[in-house]
Amino acid sequence: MVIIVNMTLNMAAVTVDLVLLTIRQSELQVLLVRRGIEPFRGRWALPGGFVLDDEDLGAAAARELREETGVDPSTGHFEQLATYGTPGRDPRGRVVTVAYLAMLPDLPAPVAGSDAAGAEWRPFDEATGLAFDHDRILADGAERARAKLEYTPLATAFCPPEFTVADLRDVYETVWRTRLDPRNFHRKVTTAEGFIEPTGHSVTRDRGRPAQLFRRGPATLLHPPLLRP
Amino acid sequence: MVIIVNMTLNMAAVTVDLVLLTIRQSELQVLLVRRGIEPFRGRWALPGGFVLDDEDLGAAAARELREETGVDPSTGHFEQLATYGTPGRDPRGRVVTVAYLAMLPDLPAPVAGSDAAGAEWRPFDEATGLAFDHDRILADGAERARAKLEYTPLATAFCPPEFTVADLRDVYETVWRTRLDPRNFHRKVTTAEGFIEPTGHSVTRDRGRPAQLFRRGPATLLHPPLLRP
DNA sequence: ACAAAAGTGTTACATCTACACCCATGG
DNA sequence: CCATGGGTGTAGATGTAACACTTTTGT
Repeated sequence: MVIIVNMTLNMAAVTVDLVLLTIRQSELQVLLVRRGIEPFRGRWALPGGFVLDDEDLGAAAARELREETGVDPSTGHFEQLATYGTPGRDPRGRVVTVAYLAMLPDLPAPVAGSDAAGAEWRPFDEATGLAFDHDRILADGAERARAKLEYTPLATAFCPPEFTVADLRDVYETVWRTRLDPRNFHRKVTTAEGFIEPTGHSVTRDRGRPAQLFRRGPATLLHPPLLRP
Repeated sequence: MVIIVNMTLNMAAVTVDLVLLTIRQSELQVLLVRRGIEPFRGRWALPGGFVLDDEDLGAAAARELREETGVDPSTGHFEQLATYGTPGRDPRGRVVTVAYLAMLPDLPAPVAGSDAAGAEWRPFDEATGLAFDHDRILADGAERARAKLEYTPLATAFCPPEFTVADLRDVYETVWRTRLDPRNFHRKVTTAEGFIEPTGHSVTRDRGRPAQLFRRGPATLLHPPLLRP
């Protein structure tokens, strides 16, 4: 005698997937894990996992972030991206995934000691052919990041606590894949109210005149925005 | 004997909720339903329902839209808003809801003959004390709509196929709760590339010089944007 | 004729782009 | 001194805000 109580009507497994973006050596990179089990065994995928019972969605995403990178979610920026639930996106059954987007500084403490041993920062451009519908999720995350640089000060989320204007410009140039005029960029970000604040310190990197160091300002919106060329 | 009972580990009921916005008599309104059953019996709530097995999330939202309003989802504008899954948001158990936002023209064909007999267009300002976390979802939807008017041509989604510049200005003034200079507004929207196109027709409403009629243009982004004052 | 709404012109000001130019450092 | 990157000044183009003014209708 077999009794299967069908509790699954209109129900789905709920997971979170993470689009973790950072900039290393002036290159946009994304944290990927190599899948150790079927389906898509051996393929790269976005890190993620199940939402636990009695766990909030954002909390689940923050927990995964800590587990995969050792990073505290308060570092950088963290937001809900979108939700993907097309039937058949996971061959094992109905899985609805809530994707989160994080923009992180280049972390001195890397992924070592993390949950998923296969986690690695990979160049964004080479991150294709991912498991499930993760190509699409990653593309949506990158596009969200590009758009947010225009009208929010979130480019600073990619920077360490103290950074130069050139560091910040490198973020824009890398994420947008453009070159920006260093002189006009300098003026724009230093005059945009609340974007960045001078710390009083300065650094010399390689050659050239030392650059002032800045920290994030209190603004949450850029007035005026920095529009993509 | 095999009894499988607990299929619900890491699973949740998945629903869609709809934030349907329209403008009637220069007032922002939202479609609400009065709940006939517990929990929150008798309270206003956003329309919504379960995602069926083998049904895509967007398709479920589109189906609910048709059922509640008789409107084809291709009318107006339709997009995913955000997902809400805090444990306890529904006292009956774990329910994750994917909210969708629609901006619709003032519909000549109303809600009559709809699924939820209690569905009604209600003034946005009086839509408080809703069931579940729908106050929050509605607020997020309205804020998304306000932001999107700035840098996309979606204000036209609130308008019928042919509309005047004054109609369009009424959308902005209503959603943003501001007054805009009619003369500068006229110039901005008629010069913004691809925003609106003249149809060649014109109408006289009440008194005053007849106004040209326009239809939506092909642009998906506004260059330059119309920023909130 | 008058009120009301549509639409154009104008002026002052802000912002953007492009680029000349100066500043401060390492070699 | 020179190369290199940091940072300021300025002129022309474009966009905005405020408002005077003209056009076209209903009453």
